[in-house]
Formats: sequence, C-alpha cells, structure tokens
Amino acid sequence: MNNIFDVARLAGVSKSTVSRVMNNCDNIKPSTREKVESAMKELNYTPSYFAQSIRTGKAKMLAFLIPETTNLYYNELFNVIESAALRQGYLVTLCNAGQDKEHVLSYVQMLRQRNIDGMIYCMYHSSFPISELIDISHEIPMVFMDYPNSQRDDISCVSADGLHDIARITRMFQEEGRKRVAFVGLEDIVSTNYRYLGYSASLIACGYNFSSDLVYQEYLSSYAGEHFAIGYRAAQKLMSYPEKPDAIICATDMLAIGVNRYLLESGYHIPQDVAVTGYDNIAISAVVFPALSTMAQPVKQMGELAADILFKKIENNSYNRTVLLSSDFIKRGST
Amino acid sequence: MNNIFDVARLAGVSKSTVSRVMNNCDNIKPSTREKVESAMKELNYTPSYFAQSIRTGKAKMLAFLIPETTNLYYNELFNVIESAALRQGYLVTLCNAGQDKEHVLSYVQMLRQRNIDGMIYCMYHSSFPISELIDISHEIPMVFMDYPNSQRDDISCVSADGLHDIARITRMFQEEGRKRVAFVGLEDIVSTNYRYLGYSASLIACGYNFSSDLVYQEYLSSYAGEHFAIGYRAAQKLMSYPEKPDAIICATDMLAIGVNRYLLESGYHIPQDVAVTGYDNIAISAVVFPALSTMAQPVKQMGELAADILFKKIENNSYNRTVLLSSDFIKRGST
DNA sequence: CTGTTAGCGCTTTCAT
DNA sequence: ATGAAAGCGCTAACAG
Repeated sequence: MNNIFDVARLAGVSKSTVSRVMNNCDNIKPSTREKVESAMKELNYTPSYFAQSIRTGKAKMLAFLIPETTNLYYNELFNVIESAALRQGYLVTLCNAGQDKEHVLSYVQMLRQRNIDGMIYCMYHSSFPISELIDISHEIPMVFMDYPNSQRDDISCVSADGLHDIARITRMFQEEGRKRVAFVGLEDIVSTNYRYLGYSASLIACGYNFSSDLVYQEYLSSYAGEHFAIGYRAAQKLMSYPEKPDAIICATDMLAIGVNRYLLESGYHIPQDVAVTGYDNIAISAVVFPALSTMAQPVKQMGELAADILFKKIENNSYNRTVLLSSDFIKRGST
Repeated sequence: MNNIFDVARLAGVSKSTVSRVMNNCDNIKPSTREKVESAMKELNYTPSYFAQSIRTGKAKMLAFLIPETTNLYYNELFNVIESAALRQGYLVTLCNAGQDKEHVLSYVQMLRQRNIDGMIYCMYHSSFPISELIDISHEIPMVFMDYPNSQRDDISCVSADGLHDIARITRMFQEEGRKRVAFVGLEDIVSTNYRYLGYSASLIACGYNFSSDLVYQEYLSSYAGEHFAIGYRAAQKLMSYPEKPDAIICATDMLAIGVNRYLLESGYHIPQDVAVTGYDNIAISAVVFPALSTMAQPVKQMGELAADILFKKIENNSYNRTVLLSSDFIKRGST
C-alpha cells in the first residue's frame, strides 16, 4: 500500500503539499496540484483512514440506534440516513440497541470509544430513562427521533406529529357524521402515547363525549405477532359494549389489521358499520382486505432532516432544532 | 481524555508495560499488573481506537451488505451477526448496497479504504456479476450468503438449502395424494432459482409429469407490493388451464399470500381444493387466513455460522467453508 | 506557495 | 520482567 510519502516523492514535492492537495487547500500552484494528482492516480493512492482519523479526531462515521428490528419503518429511515451520510463521506452503523438501559448505555459507550462523530437515537418505550442519553448528547452530537418533545431547546428531535395527525382523522370522522369514535393503542410507547393525546384532545374539540369504553390500550410484550392479536382483542372488547363505536382509530397499522379481522369475522361491514384507520402505512396495508386507510409518516423527510441537523451539530454541538412533521393520510377502503 | 502515558506515569511504569497489560501478555509481575490496572480504573482510561488501529491495521469492524431493505429476513440476519460480532468486540455496519454493480463496488471500495476486517455479502439477483466480488474476497475476508454454490472451494457460502427444502414439500404433497403440483417463483433471484431446481427435480423423482402449465415465474421489479401481485396473477394463470393444480408451491410467503387471495376470491377451498406453501415464515404468515404453511430458514444458525466462518477467515483468509442448511417446515392451515 | 518538523496514541522490536 | 525508542501515515503549525 502506497503512503503519502510515496506520492510526494513521485510528484517531487513534500508530504505537506500532497496533504494540502487532498484537503483542497487554496494557495497551491496549479502545476504542482496537477503533478500531485497524477502521482496519486499513478500509484492508485488512497489516504489511510486511521492515520487521517488519529490526526483529525474524526471517524467520519455515524450511528443509528433502534429499539427493535421487526419494523420496516426503521429500515426506511436507515436507508435515507445512510444515503445522506454517504453523500458526505460518512459511514453509518446500524445499532440494534434494544430497550434495556444497560445495553443501550454500553452500546453508546462503545460508540464513544470509537470516536463516532454523532448518533441518531430512536425512542420507543416511554419508560426508557432517556435523561442519561440527553446528558451524553451534550458531549457528543445526537438527534432523537420518535421523541416528540418540544419542551426543551438543549436537544434536537425529529418526529412525526402524531398528535395533529390523529386530530385530523377525528375531524374527518366528525365531518362524516360518525357518532362514536374509539381509539386502540399501545401502552408505554412514546409515539403511540402522543397519538392518544391527539385522540383525546380532538374528541373533546369535536364535541364528542369521552368514555373509557371507547379506549383500548394494552402493554406490548416484545413479540411481533402480538400487535395483530392486540388489535383483535381490542375490537372484541370495544364491540362488546352496549354502545358500539362506528369508527376506530388505531395507533398502528398492525393493530388496525387485527381490528379489521375481528370485525369481518363478526359480520360487521367496513366502513359502513365501522370505519377503521391505521398509522404507518406498512406495505401489507395496501393489500389486506379491506385496504387500510392510514397515515404515512414522511419518512424520507424525517430521515433527511435528522441527518441534516446532526451534521450541523457535528460542526457545532450547541446547535439545536426540534421538528414535528405532518403525515399524509392515505385513503383506502377501510374509511 | 487520558492517554497511555498518563496511566504509565500514575502507575509508575512505562507505556510499554501498560500496553502489555492491556493486551494480556504473559510475563508481567502480578504486582505491576495490579498497579497498572488500578491506574487505568482511576483515570477511567480507555485506549484510543484510532491509535490502536493505526498500529495493528485492524478496524475491529465488519460490514453486512444487503441488496434491499424491505425484507425482515435481513433484519434478523443482521441481528444475529451483530450480536456475534459484538461478543468479539467488533462493530458491524449495515450496508444497503443495492444491486447496481457500480454502486456495490464503490461501497466495497469505501469499506476497504476504511480497513474493514471482513464482510458478509448477501446475494440476490442471479444476474449480478459476482466474479469481481469473488476476486476481492481473496484479498479481504468475505462470506457470501444466499449464494448456494458448493462448486468451488476458494470461497465461503452460507445459505438455506432451498433445493432440498422444496423437495421435501413436493414429497409431502405426493404422500398426501396430490396429483398436480405447481410452482410459483421469481425469475432472476438466486435463492428462488435454487428452489425451482428443487421443485423440478423432485417432480420427476416423485413420478409427476412436468408441464409448463404448472410453472409460473415472473421478473421482479423493485417495488415491494409487487410480490403479492405476482402471486395473485400466478394463481389466476395456473387456475385458468383446463388441468388445474391441486397444490401450489410458492418460492416466498408474499407470493403465497397473493396466491391464496386469488384462490379465496375465486371460491376455491384451501387446502381441500388446492394446498399452498410459502417459504420464509414472515411474521404476517401466521396471521393471514388461512394461516400459511411455510419453510422457516434457520436464520439464527445461518447468521452465526457466517460470522463464525468470517472470523476464521479474518485469522487466515485461505480458510474456506460452504454450508447449506435445512429449513424447518411450519405446518399451518394452508396444507 | 511550499518544505520542515513535531506530534496524534499506540504497539513492538530491541535492549537490559 | 520492564524500559527506551522507533515508527504507523497523516495533519498542522511554523518557517521561509
């Protein structure tokens, strides 16, 4: 492997000049720049990553930390962030950090030891003790996703605006003349909690009566098939009350698919008897029967924004910005 | 940040000794080892990753390259590989390399520049020119997955044994007394081609007549919803012939789900009129109606084996091993 | 505009 | 069993 000295010798200049050419400094005579460049080409030279890093202290590497891996949402997000990073010469490592505090922290610790330039952390369980991470974010650039917290200006967050997204759905149902709008959610998940807030606020705003018979939420164990089963159970419960809902807002598509299954099996007509909405627009939603109306998060925009903010923070970690983005409602057969 | 010299000074020894303690050399007086260790603890010292790497030439980092990101199979695989790597102090970066030759190669190039220790590459399109990668694998340790090639001993491959997996399904149908067994697949995908081979070979072996009216394969464009639609079209076509199949083996679960949808819509009974199998055991398969019988690849075993082989290759790249693993048949309502 | 020089923090001979 | 010293390949003052 050729090093900077070989290039310098071949070009008849000093190492520094070669270094300057690589880092496109100005103040280089065009003729020497050419000599250096052709020498680099001739020797098929690429600078040593480690040597560069040890000097600059930069790893040119980001980390994307996610809580679980059965959700293609994170895949999409990773994609977008990876592309954005690559464009700037950064590599991004996906970290399946889980939700155990010790595990997350030890993963973060390892990343810091490797001088990672910055990280994007996806929040999940609301019970996760995030304060440690917030402290760390003051030392190493971090952007939080799925953590809709606009309360503080010393951190940066990028999330979908589930609260207002759900409010728009409630309003739609009201305009359609639906009388009883129910909500099916997941306990203890930051993003779905936020959606629930949107439901309960807009219910009042639309003049509906709030009733606990209209809300079904359940804790989620880790198993993926669970989502579907929870939806199924939720519909079973909601439809067992004397006053049944005529619309069900679900916090995720998988819940909605479970809800729909119960409704169909029980002879209800969707959307005539009951309208159902999901949230996420997973691939299968377009293809189930009835096709699911749902909210599609602006994943591309979210990922790019997160990367963008992270790069700004890498330049100057005191920069902070928090953004909540509206989702797109995809109308299909279930409403 | 403290460096090795700070530790040495506090412990009253030289840098070399500290280095030796870190790398657990023998020939260290227990008392000095203790002194050094407590000094490290006191200073909360961690060695500089870059400085270590520049000396050893090792990045302690692997890459996992995948062709696309809408398949949770890769997520599972990544999980397993990541855990195995972490246990050895390696970080693994997920690379959404796509299937464009230039893009893959430039990604690989970037990884090499960063002195990645090894890579695991997931094969996909059979038209992908893999020979360049094979050449590269002679220089930098690489394990190929989903590339069931036992022909050559200068590369390492870990794959599910789709050929024999499908043969077992064919045999099951024969034992059930099914008369016409069809196959639905995807053109141009290495793993599904291999499954087709298992179908066509076992058809003969079971004494069935081979007929082109029993085979439907289609090229796959990149869009994910496509899988489902292809399955739907496939069933439409297969059931349009005068002699209809009474069993359909699908190369993937998504295809099978599409097949089932057409069959149900057309009034066929599953599995009485037509039995259907998938391959992959994706999460949704347990939950669709009828629940899908399918082959579950031993993903955990595959990932661990791939990591294992890669670590052996990192020690000595002339080591090679190719393994094909049997999947587990999950019997559900569709058979 | 370019060269000289001093490190970055560690590992690894070579001495002792 | 330990220390001294020479780099790994690069960047960044500092000179000129």
